[in-house]
Amino acid sequence: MTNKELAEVMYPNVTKTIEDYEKMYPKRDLDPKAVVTRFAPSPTGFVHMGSLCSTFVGYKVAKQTGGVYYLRIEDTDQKRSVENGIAGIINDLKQFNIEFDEGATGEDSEVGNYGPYIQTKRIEIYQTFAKWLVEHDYAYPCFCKPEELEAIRTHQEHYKERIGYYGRHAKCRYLSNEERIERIKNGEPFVLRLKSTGDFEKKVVINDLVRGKVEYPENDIDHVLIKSDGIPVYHFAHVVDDHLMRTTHILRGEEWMPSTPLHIELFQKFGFEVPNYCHLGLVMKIDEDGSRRKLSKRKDPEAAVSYYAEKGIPSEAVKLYLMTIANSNFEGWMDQNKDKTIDDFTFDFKKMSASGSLFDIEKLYNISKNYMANMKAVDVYAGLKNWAETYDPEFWQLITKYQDYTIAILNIEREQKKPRKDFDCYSSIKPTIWYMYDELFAKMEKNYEFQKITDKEEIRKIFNLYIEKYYHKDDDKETWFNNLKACTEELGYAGDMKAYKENPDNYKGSVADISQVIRVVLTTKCTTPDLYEILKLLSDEQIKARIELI
RNA sequence: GGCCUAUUAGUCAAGAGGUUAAGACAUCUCCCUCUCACGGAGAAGACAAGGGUUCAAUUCCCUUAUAGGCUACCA
Repeated sequence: MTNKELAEVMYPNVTKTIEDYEKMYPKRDLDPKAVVTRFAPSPTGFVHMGSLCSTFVGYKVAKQTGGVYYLRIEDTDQKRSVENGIAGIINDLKQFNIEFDEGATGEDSEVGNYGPYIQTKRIEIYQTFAKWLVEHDYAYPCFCKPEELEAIRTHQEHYKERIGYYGRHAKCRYLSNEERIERIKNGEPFVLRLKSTGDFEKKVVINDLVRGKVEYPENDIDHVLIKSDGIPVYHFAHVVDDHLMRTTHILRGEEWMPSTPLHIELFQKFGFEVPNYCHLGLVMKIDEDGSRRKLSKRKDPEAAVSYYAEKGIPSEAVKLYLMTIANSNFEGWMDQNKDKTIDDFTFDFKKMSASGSLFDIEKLYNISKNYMANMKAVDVYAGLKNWAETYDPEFWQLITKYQDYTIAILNIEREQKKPRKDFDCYSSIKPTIWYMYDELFAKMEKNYEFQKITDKEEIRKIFNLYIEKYYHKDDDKETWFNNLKACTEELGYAGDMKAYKENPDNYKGSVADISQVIRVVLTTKCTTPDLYEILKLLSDEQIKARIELI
């Protein structure tokens, strides 16, 4: 019996040929330098930080070269798929302004001429390619049961042989077509396996875009290509899809490096051009026990990009951080080009690090802090409001009610050459400015952080004298401070810091202590932004009410 | 076990056969100063180890070590 007959029995419903698909999905009419690449997640509903990083890089490169960036859903593992997983992914990415030229746009919708972009909708295509392989004696059905595979493995481990279904271990490789057809007709389940012609003793060389030349042994494993449920595994889908979708660059994590020889063998069997590979270092984290490991979706909340939305880190700041990880010269470039944005930066594969980097959340916060410090108060307000609407509705109501007042608070020491850097994310705003709102001041538990002067009578005396005699709302800053000093002197403290520092024993205290008292009465905290600005924003009634609480 | 990748300070990293081995975050000190922050000036801190090749190696080669990944009808 011929392979053709076998192929017919295995895939009787296939009506098209590879050539048909080649015509349906012609080469893209693009500049030779244009990069076509994609984001190809499993629909687990959320995007991993590592994926976001490679997505961002791919998106950037595609845009930069006038290429195409598309979204393909790899849902070949039914166990991992999650309800509304696609929507979750698209939603996560939208926050980062990553939009696709083509691909899935929802659970059941898509745009573009190279679809379907959801793998489970491409079964017929895979079968066509599978059938071709069988016809050409490049693949065969395998009937081995899990127990048999386990036995092979145990045997190999015992004799210290290389693990895998290959060579003489690949039992089903040696079945006759008669037997194969008979077993299939009897309804026996089977998988499709590659009939590898590789030689483990020989080398394949790949020019990886980040790592340069990498040498692997040729693949000689008869990998499963199509599972018994008729759905392909990643390796097969990758080769078929990326060829048909005319992908030029494969950006993926380095965990894929060892299977690259298999992918190359498949491309070559089909006679397809091998795409450019770019294997990115993994994003790691330090485990509790001090060892490094891959940032994990299951164990680490910060692995999900939604974590940062929840914290209220501006998505732009996350992008800045990812770019500093992705391209080592980015940080320096940004320093030199403070007026430019990340879109003006030219990404370069050569500036990518091959080693996996530790995910440094401190650095992320630092970048975010600097980014937020340079935003306009109204933009911070808009971002804050947007964040609070979802994550702190009560605060959202408050800042909506007091819009101008809130913007004024956010503007304290902001729009100047060297702005304050108080906030590293939106969720850190409320804990630092709550005392500016009477509603919050009334209900928060107050822990007055008085320092040197703690006597209640003295505090009242200082505060009342200052407010009644020395505080005038319309004073400019210099007058204001002079008045504060005058008040200090009247109370018998040192108005002049220099004099005080020279002879601290000559005084009860200094203007620093006096201003501290006023600060703590008003805010309960001993560290706040400029006291002058705070006084200016609070009304006389608010100011007077707060001393009553002492 | 086999295969692959990586290894410059606490972290991220630049770098070239000959350098005082950049820079950033974090840490510390001092200055500025009404507190904090900002800003400024400093400090401390690194080429995993051993063999080669070479006049010279942290840089090239080999070995070892360590870390990570893969070795599934997961991706």
